[in-house]
Amino acid sequence: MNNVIENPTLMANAEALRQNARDASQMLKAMSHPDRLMLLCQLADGAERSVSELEELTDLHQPSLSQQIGVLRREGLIEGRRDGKHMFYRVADARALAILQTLYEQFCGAP
Amino acid sequence: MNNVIENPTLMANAEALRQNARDASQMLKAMSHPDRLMLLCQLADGAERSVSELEELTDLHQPSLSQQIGVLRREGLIEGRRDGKHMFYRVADARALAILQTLYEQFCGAP
DNA sequence: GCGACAATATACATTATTTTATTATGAATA
DNA sequence: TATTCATAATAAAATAATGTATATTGTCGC
Repeated sequence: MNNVIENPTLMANAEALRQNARDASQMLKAMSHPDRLMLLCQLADGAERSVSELEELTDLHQPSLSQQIGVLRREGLIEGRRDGKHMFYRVADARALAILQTLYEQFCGAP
Repeated sequence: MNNVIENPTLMANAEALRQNARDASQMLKAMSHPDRLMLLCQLADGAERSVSELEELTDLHQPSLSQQIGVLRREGLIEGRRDGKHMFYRVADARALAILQTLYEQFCGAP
């Protein structure tokens, strides 16, 4: 009788956990691309960067870069602001920022 | 002259950053799958779980479950130990554990 | 040790879906 | 008109989902 399947409370929790896992995995998926992660890293300090600045890091064609930026934007990870001819982007999701910080500690931390 | 492209130190840092981003994105990719993330969540406390236990959470066919476990194993995120007929898995990468903890805080934390 | 069963892993094939690169074009602003 | 950025369209490539079959390893009863 102590079975997860037969316990409605645990069932609900399991379902909530599953939903959280779906949300989280969707965000991770958006981040789990080398170029997109590089872009996010440039924004990980919370500051804004223009597309031109971001372009310097990746060696992507301009449309590809714009496309990757579009993915991050549609997933709500970043938001843009226009200033004259330039677009400035920043990380717009606190959860993403927290993950980026952990990634920095774990992958770029001191040896 | 204050150009990133022409500064060898920054160049080296950029290349190191790129490599870190590649490493990190590879790990994120392994985690960015709802079923695999659910599996990892079950192991996020550092404890071991048998495949049978893990199976209760996902509604995957056995071969599919085994395949996802295989992905995590090949990426080095988990390691297994055999005990009789059962295999017990645990998270085998401290970086993954740190990320999982952050995910828990951000996606399962109190409102 | 042998046969039967249980738990897990692997192999493979198939189909569907995603991702990526490329080229071209469009819109906003200076 | 030149810059900066975004979008569209599309073809190629990679990845994922699913199902079936089979292999491996171990247990237990004999």
